Amino acid sequence: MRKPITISDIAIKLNISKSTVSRALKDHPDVNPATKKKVKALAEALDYEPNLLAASLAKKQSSLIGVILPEFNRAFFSNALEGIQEVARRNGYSVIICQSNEDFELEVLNTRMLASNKVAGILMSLTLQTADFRHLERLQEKEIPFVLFDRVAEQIDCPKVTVDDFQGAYQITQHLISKGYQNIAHLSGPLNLSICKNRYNGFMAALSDAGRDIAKAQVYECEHLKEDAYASAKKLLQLGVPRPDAIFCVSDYVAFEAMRCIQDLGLRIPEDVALVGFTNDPATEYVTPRLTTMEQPARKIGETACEMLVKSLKEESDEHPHVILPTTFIERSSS
Amino acid sequence: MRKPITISDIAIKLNISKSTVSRALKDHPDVNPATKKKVKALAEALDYEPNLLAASLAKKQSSLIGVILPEFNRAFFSNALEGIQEVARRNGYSVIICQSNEDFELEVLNTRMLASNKVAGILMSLTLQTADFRHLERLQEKEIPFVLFDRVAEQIDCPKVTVDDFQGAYQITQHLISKGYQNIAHLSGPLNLSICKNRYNGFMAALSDAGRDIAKAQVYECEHLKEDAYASAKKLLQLGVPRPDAIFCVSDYVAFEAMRCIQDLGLRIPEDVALVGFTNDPATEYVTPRLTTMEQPARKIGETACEMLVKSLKEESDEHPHVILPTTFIERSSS
DNA sequence: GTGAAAGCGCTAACAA
DNA sequence: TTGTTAGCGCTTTCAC
Repeated sequence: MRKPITISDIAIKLNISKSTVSRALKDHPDVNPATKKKVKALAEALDYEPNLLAASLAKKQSSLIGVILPEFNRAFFSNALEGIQEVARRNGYSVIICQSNEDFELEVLNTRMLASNKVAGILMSLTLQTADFRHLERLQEKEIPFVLFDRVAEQIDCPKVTVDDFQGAYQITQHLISKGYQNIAHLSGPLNLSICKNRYNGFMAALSDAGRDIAKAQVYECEHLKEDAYASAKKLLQLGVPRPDAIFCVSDYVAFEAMRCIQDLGLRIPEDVALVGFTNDPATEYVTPRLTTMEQPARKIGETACEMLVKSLKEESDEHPHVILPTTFIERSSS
Repeated sequence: MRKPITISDIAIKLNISKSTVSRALKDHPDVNPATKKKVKALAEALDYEPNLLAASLAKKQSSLIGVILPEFNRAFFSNALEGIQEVARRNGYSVIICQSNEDFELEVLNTRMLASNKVAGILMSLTLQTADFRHLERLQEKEIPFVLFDRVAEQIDCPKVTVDDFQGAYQITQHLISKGYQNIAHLSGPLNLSICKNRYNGFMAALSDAGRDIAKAQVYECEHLKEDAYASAKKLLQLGVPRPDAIFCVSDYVAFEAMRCIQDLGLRIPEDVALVGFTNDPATEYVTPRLTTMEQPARKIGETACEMLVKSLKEESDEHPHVILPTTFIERSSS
C-alpha cells in the first residue's frame, strides 16, 4: 500500500500545524473559515482519507460495532443484520461481524476478538448451545456494552430485544382452536432456550384457556431445529394417537420440513393436517401459500438492538431494558 | 469502558521492558522461555487483551478485511459471506461488512469508509447499477487490494471469481432441448451485467447449436430481478406466440416468481410449462421439488475470493487471475 | 484562531 | 536475551 496522505502532509503543504488541520477537518467552531476552506480543498484534492484506526486509538473510542450471529444464512438473521447495519451507519458506526456457526467455542473466541479490536459495543444472538455465560460476564467486567437479541440469556443483566413469543404462540394456537382443530401438536426446539420455552408456554396456555386437556398435547423437541424436524413430524403423523389434525411449528424451517413430510405421506394441507408457525423466511409465500404464520419483525429487531446499543454508548445510562416487540399474525387461507 | 490492561502494565509489574513483553506475547524466538512463561501467565491472570488498533497502526497493517455486498438477505450472498468469514478467520483476519443495498452511491461511500478503516483488502460484488468504476480505480491508486466476485466488472483489471455462466446456461438449455421442449423462453436480468449476458449467450448458443431458430427465442430482461419477474412471466405466458413450453430463469427468485405466475394462471409444471433456472436458495427444494437447476457454489465462491485476497496480501504478486468455478446440474424430476 | 507537545498502545530497528 | 528509542496518525490539553 502506497504511503497515504496524512494530516501532517496537509499541514506542511499549507504551512500550518497538524492541530489546525485536524480541527478544520472536523469543523471545529474556532478555526478561521478561510483556513478551514483551504484545508478542506487540499484534503479533497489529495484524496485524503482519515485514518480511523489512529483516530480511535487517540480518542480511545472506536467507531466499530461488533455483531455475533449463529449463522448468516437464515432469513431471520440476515434481515436483522440489515437493520443493524442501517442503524449503525446512520450513527457513524461500521459493523464488524462474526459467525458463531452455532458453536459455543467460536462464540467465545469471537467475543475475545471483538474485544481485541476495541469495538465500541457488541450485539449478539446466542448459539443453541450457549449455557455458560462467563464470556458475557467478562465483557461486563471490561465494561464493553452489549445487547442481546432474539436468543437471549435470562441470567445476564443487559439490554435485550426479543419478540413476544408467548403472546404470538398463544394467538396462533387460539386461531387453530377457533377453526375447530381438535388435536393440535407442537414441533418445538430445545426447551432450555427461552425463546422455545415461551412459545411452548403460549401454546399450552391457549389450549388450557380453551378448556383442552393439556396432558394430551403432543409436543416434540427438535434438538437441532432443521435437522430433526422431518423425523419428528413423521413420528407425530404416523404414530401419534390420535393423529394430530394441526401442527404448530416453532420456526420456518421446521415448518418447511413438516410440510415436506406431510406431502410425502400423501396428506393434504390443510384438509388432513393444518400447519402454522413462526416464520421469517420470505420464501414462505412460495413454499406454501397456505401456511398461516406469526411473522417476526427481524429487521426491526436488529434496528432496535442497535439503537439500544448506540444509546447506551452515548448516554452511559445504566438501564437494561428488555424490549419485547409484537409479532404479526398473517392468515393465509387455503388456495 | 474501564482502563484496560496494556503491555506496559505487564512490563511494570514484571519489572521488564515493554518490548520484551511484546515479544513474549507473540512467541518471538529469541526471548527467554522463563520470562516468556511469566509474561504469559500474568497476561492470562490479568485477562489482558491486545489492542489490535494500536498494533495495526504501528505495523501499518490491519487485520481487517472489508466486504461489500448488494444485500445480505439472499441465499447466494449470505452463503458466500460464510465462506469469506471462514477463510478470513483461518488466516487471522476479521471481516468488516457493508451492504450497498443495490445502491451505487452507498457502494462508493462504503469503499471510502473501508479505506478509512485501513482494511487490508476488500472483497466485493457490485450492485446492479454500477456502471461507473472510479471508486475501484481509486482503490487501485491507493494500492488497496480487492477481489471482485459474482457481479464483476470486466473493465477493471483485478482478481475475479465467477461461475461458468455460459457453460451452465448452455447445459441447462440443452437439457430442455433434449427433453423435447420446442419453445424455450428466457427470463433474464439487465444484459449489461456480464453475469446475465453470459447466461443469455449460453442460452442462445445452445439453441443455435441444436439448430433452433434463434430469432424466435423469446427473452425478457427483468430490470430488477425479483420485482419484474412476475409481470414478465405473465407476458410470456399470456401473450407469447407461441406460448413457451419451457422457461429458463436467470436466478432463484426469478424462478420463484415465474412459478407463482404459472400456478396463478392455472398451468401445471412441467406438463404445461417446464421451469429451470440458476439457483442458490436452499428453499428451492421446498418451493418446487420439480425445478431443475444449475446450483452455484456460493460458499465456495466466497472462500475462493477470500483466498485470492489473502494470497495477494502476503505475496504482493501482480497476477490478476479470473477464477471460473463450475456450476452443478441438479435434475429434479416431477414428483 | 493557531501551535507545541504529549500521548493513545503497540512494534521494530538499533544498541547493549 | 533484553532494553532504549522512535515512531504509526490522530486528538487534545494548554499556551500564546
